[in-house]
Parts: sequence; C-alpha cells; structure tokens
Amino acid sequence: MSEEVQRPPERARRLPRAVRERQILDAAVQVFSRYGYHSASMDEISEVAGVSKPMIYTYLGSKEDLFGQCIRREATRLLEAVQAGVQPDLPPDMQLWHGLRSFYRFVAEYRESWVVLHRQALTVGGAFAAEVTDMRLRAIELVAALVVSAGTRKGLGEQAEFSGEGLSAALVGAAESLADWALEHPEVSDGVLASWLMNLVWLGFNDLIEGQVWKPSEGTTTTL
Amino acid sequence: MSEEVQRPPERARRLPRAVRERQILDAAVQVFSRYGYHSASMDEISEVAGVSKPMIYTYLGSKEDLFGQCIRREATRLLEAVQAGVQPDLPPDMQLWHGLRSFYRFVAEYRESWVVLHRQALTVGGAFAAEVTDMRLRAIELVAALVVSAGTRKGLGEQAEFSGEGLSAALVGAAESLADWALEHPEVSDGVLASWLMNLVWLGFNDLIEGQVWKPSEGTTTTL
DNA sequence: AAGTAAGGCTACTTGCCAGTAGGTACGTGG
DNA sequence: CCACGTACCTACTGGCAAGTAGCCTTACTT
Repeated sequence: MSEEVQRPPERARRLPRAVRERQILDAAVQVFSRYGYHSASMDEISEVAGVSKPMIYTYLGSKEDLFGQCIRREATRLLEAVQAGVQPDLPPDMQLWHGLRSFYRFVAEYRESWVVLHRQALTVGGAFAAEVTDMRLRAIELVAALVVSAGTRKGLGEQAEFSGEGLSAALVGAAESLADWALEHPEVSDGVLASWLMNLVWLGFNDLIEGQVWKPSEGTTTTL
Repeated sequence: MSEEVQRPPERARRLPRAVRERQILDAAVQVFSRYGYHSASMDEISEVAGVSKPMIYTYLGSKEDLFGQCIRREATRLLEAVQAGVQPDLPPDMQLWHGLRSFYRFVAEYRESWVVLHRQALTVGGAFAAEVTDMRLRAIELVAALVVSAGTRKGLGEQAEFSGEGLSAALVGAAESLADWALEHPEVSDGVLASWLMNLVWLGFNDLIEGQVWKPSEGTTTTL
C-alpha cells in the first residue's frame, strides 16, 4: 500500500567488473570452504556474492574455472604472506621460525582460505589437486633446503639415518596439523604455535645433526 | 552362430549375502578412494563389485549408509592393526615406536583404506567427518597420554612452554603426512619411517623435558 | 537525443545420478 | 513337481544443479 512497493535487499548496483569479480571470488571461497567443491552450488555462491548466476559464468567461467581461480588466488596470498615474513640472510632456524609465524598468522586471519587450500582442494581430482600438492611440494623442498643448509653448516655429510625430504614432509605435515588444531584454539598466538613446533622439531633435528640418535631399546625383535 | 551365444563376463552367481556384502564394501572403498564420495557413482561401484545396483541398496542401504559402513570398517581395521602391534607394558617411547610401525605397515598394505579415511572422509560434511575427526582425536589423546606419561616420569611438572595436546596434534599430523609421503616411496620400510619420526620428534621432546628450549635468537622483534 | 556498450536479470534447458518398481532365475523342502 | 523364499536383474523415474538464451537497464559519447 505504500508508494515504494518493492525493496529487494537493496544490493549495490552497476559496479565495475573488477569489483564484481572480487566479490564473487570472496563468496566462492567462503562457500567452497564451508561445503566443499561438489556440495557447493553456484546458486548459493551467486546469492552470497549478491549477484546473479549468469554473471559468474560471464566473468569467471565454469564452476571448475571458478574453483581454480579461488585456489590460485589463495595460494598466492599464502605464499606471499610467508615470503613477506622471512629474511633470507638469517640463520636457518630463524628463517624457519619467521616462516612459521607468518604462516600461522595467515591461517588465523584467512581461515577460509586455509580450509579451501588444505581440505577441499585435494578432493577435486585432477588438475587442482596436482596444483595444490605442487605448492605443498615447493614448501617441503623449501624446508628441506633449510634443513640441509643447517646440516651441512654443522658439517653433516650424507647420513643414512634420515632423508631430508621425508623429514621435511613430516615437518610440513606437523605444521599443517597444528594449524588445524589452532583453528579451534584461537587464543594461542602465532608466536606460541611457531615456538612449539620449533621446540618439537628443531631440537630433535639438532640432536640428529650432532649424532645423537634414538634407537629401539631392549630385546624386542626389530628388523628395520 | 555358435550354440553358446551370450557369455557375459561369467560372474559368480547366487552367493550368500555375507559374501556379497564384503565384495560390495571392497568395491566401494576402492571407488571412493579413487574418486571421492561425490564423484563416485553407485553404478561404478556396482560394476566393480560385479553386482547390480539394487543389490547394494537392499544390502547396504543408501550411498551415505554405504560410505559410513566403509569408514567404520576401515577405521576399525586401522585401530585394531595399531593396537595389535603395541605392548602396554613397555616404556612410552617404545610404545610409540611400535604403534608407528604398525600404522605404517597398515598404510602400506591397505592404501585405499588409508586414502578413504584420511582424504575423503573429511570432505563429506556432517556425521562422517565428525566420526573420523573423533577417531583422530582419540589417536591424539592416546599420544598425549604417552607424552604426559614420559614427561611426569622424568619429573616434569606443568610447563608453560608447551601444550601436550598441541604437540600431540602436531605429532599425529607429522605421522599422517609422512604416511602420504610414503605412499609415493614404497621402498621405504615401516621401520625406517617410524625411526625417522622418533628421531625427529622424540629427541626434541626429550630435550624439552630436560629443560632445553629453543628460543629465537638475535635482535629480531619477537613479541610472542 | 540517439547510439552503443557494458552491467545485470529471469527463466529456461539439459544431463547426470541416486534411488525404485517390478520382474526373472534358482534352489530347497515337502 | 510344486510352492515359497531368496538371490538377482533390467529398465525406469524424479530431482537437483550446471550452464544458457534472450532481454532489460543504466551510463557514457557525440
């Protein structure tokens, strides 16, 4: 009965393409992180983005394309965040420490980005999984380089007792797992998280370098 | 033209229900592990199982039911494998070591089970994710108990420097990540994998217990 | 003021796939 | 050899969600 009958939620109208694309990507990351790739619907993404579905297709392409762009954007963000925090002229342990802090800071600030990258991306078989595992591999290699650098610095040659790559994989896994844990414990700061990991891992690694080795004790049959 | 016209792949006929259920579950684990829950189709599962689709529904229920049963069966298997390998009267480090070996042996032998549990289960929102994270939590708590036991044994009281739970989460993550790594390096034995982890983690942990702590050095601004 | 390009939408088509209806073979006990 | 139950199948339905055709609307430009 009033003169202004329709007031559909009053969403911003006629914005430039770049802005819309950002909004859509933001919405997509949010929805993907909540439901995963398959269960997320384009309709819901469009709704969250405050935009109709065809816009998504004209701007960002198919659902798969969209997901790919999400992955790439968030991966880049993460990588840049970590690189920004690390100073290459410091000793290996300090580099690792700063990298870890930046990583945990990022995860805390962009939870959804982390969830999409870590949890969802692997579940979409094919190209994306490859892309993400690739990035993960780069991280592992980076850590491996630090580890080796620390090792040779201390005069450690080839050692049959461990593989740098395997250890680094374990370390990265530990870091990721702790990140997931931290999602449910936001009161723990990034510095504390990074310290835990350093203490757990770096101390053990130092021992290794210096020739101290854990071995199964006592008379249990142990053929490695 | 021959007298025996049709020879459709000659699959076993009229088997008892229990056998069929096992076949179906085996097929389901295989297909789910390859494609993930959503992309896996009941048609393909039935094909792999050598059985028609309605059988799956009469025997195991809906797709979700089926997936649930896969998860539960494999989780039980894994848990039993680990428990079978561990002797409760050994010192904490040896318990951990044996647990790890059993774990890696299981992963090597039942790759698909591990993939379903680790990668796919989390992606199906809701009850299953909860179930799996629950199992994971139990593992973390188990490890935490070992860690605390070792700590108190050495006379370590409350320590602000670390949280047992967080550390255990990191350790479990490291173990999982190393398991994934090992999937692509089948030449590395379970004993070696377990040793790496023990060296990486337990040595570091021992240092911690004995009061040795890693701290960020040099004049970098470090407010934890 | 007319032309035009870019922003934006509603409403449809289409294909896939979970789930089912309804039936056929095979065995076993009477 | 007949009746009944259990193993098993082919062939369909129904719904959901990806992707699209076609049209309207605002804001410059000349």
